[in-house]
Amino acid sequence: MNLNKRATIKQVAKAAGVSTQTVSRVINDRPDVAPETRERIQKVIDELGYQPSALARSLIQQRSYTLGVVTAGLKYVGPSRTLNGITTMAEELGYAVLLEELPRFDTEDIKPRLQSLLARHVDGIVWAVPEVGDNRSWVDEILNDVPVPVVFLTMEPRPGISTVAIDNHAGGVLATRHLLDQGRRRIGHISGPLDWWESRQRKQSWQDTLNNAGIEVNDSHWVEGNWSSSSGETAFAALLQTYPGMDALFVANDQMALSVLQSCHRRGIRIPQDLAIIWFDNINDSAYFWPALSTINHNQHELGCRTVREVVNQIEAAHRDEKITPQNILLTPELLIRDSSVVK
Amino acid sequence: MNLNKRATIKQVAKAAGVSTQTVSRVINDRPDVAPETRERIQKVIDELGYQPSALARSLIQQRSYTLGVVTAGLKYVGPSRTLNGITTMAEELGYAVLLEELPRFDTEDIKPRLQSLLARHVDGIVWAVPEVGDNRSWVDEILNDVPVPVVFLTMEPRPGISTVAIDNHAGGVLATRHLLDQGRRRIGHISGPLDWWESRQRKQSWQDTLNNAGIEVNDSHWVEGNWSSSSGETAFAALLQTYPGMDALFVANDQMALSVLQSCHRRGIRIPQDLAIIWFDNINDSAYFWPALSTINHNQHELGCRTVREVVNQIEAAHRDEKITPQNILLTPELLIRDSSVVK
DNA sequence: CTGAAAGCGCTAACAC
DNA sequence: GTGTTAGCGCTTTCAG
Repeated sequence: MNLNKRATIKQVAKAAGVSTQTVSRVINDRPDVAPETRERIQKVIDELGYQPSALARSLIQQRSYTLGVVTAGLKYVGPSRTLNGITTMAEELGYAVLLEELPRFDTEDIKPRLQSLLARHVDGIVWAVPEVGDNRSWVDEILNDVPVPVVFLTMEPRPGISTVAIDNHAGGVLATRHLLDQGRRRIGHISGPLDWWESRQRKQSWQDTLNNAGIEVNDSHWVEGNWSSSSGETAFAALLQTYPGMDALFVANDQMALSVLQSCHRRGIRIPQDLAIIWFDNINDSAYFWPALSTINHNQHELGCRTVREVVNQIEAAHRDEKITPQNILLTPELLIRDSSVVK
Repeated sequence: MNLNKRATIKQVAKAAGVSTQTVSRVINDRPDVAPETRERIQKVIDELGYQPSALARSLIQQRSYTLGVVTAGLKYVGPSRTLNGITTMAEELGYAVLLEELPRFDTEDIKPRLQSLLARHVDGIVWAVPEVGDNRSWVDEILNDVPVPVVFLTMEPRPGISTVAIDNHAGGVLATRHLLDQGRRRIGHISGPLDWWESRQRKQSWQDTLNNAGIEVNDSHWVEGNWSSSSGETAFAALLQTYPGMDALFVANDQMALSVLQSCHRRGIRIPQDLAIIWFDNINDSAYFWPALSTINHNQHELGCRTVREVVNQIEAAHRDEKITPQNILLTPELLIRDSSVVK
């Protein structure tokens, strides 16, 4: 193989003594080529290390087999797990991935990002940025003008738009119910930042589940964190003040829970005897914390896979001139019971 | 803006009553256009929401302003941190990122990956896969045939090839010396899998530093893990058997250290009194573990940034027909002292 | 200052 | 079976 001088179809044609069209037929596995001709051309292709230009093909076929993927916060575990799923499925379905990372979750000026992807003729777009604050406000204005299918990750389901998300509410119900099942009644919550849709869902589920169990919730029972470990520490300290009899705690993510653990050890609060703890997990190593942590486990890899599948479905459908109804897909997380929530 | 029907330069030209050439001059900010003409064309461009096709440009300019990035293991924190740096710097320098994730770190059949990127006319390639086993064996065979600059991340420096890596040896020296400074003499090590270059470096530095201090090292003083938490647990248990008097431990990554912590708590081993612990950190939340953990901190974001900078340097140089000597860049990690290694 | 012609690498549509 | 023509959307070259 010689990749060095990118051979062109013309060179191959000339070397094989045929027209470019015939070469084209060979590289596209078309039937109408005489066996010997095909063989001769294939030989030249191999010798020259000829590789068709995907660019030129995209231009003429008006199809690039490339997905635009917009993400944010790759330094965090969640988004990169999802991206992992995205690349895996894209590869499987034969699509390349053009990656764009937003500088912040709540980046608002997204038009240029969209344009940059569209300028490169992506066939579809995966919007893998969680719904935060107003960062979906553009959808109504602009989405209709985007000429390719767009599927949104981690966004509140709405009709007419394809979304794929973890069912955070269901997860929170699992968590809270589990704590209730352990006989806990004074269950606190450290939420994520409430401008995140996911945070609101988790908090709401906690509240709903307690209410359904006849337990009243008020603002002294929960504190808003910002996902970070240090915010978890602060939130926990506050909660100990405002909710003294608290006997269980549902923490909205792993990083905040990490510092809660540390605080408990430092203060001599025993887990789970004094305080049962459960969290929404990103790390997947919860079993190795001390004590081993009960978690709500959500499969972010799968999330990415499903999203790509959805967008490719839509691309293929559009290509066949079919209409596909946008789907709102929800993945249910699972409850993993370990030592932090159950007194043995 | 109407992205819906992708307007072409021809349509703009027609609508403005000029030739496509003049439109081209406007969108490329060339000087030779009469102010009124420019204005008129610009107006049409805005109305039509015209966006030049990067694809067509790439084709004719033989330059795509796109970087091919090959990564692996995005579900782990390290690689995605690095990717975060890569996308940030690529964006800053005006390059798009075509992402390719290998299914495993030691994927060997990389030719198709390379071809897929080259078919899309990437201007340069960032090989962001750590050196593991034989996964660099292709370099000598194939690299010369790749028509664009390639920069390798986390690879043993070698002349003639551009590499960017963390100085794992320096990091391990920092860690081990720190433990020696604390008066520890019986310092064990849990290494990563030794087919990883990084693991070997970390282990070697531990061994070198102890030897330099006149302390002999033998095979009962260290165990090989595989980066995972569960392997850390096993390794630690083994080490307690083979190295009973061990008073300090250098763990090659965070996940393995996590389970070491758990084991210590379970066995009643006091940290740092009985065992001083330090690790190579990925998580950056080490301060919130119990106890707060001393770490060797390496900046993987910066690693990604530097790599992109290097590859873009080479692209630009090649474009000016200059030769650039491949660089071997090493980033030095830093020692962060917290509670797990120092008796107060 | 502006336009016409040629062509980047490929394929669709048609002819033979 | 195979070749010819045209053109995807743009820029380069050169003429005016």
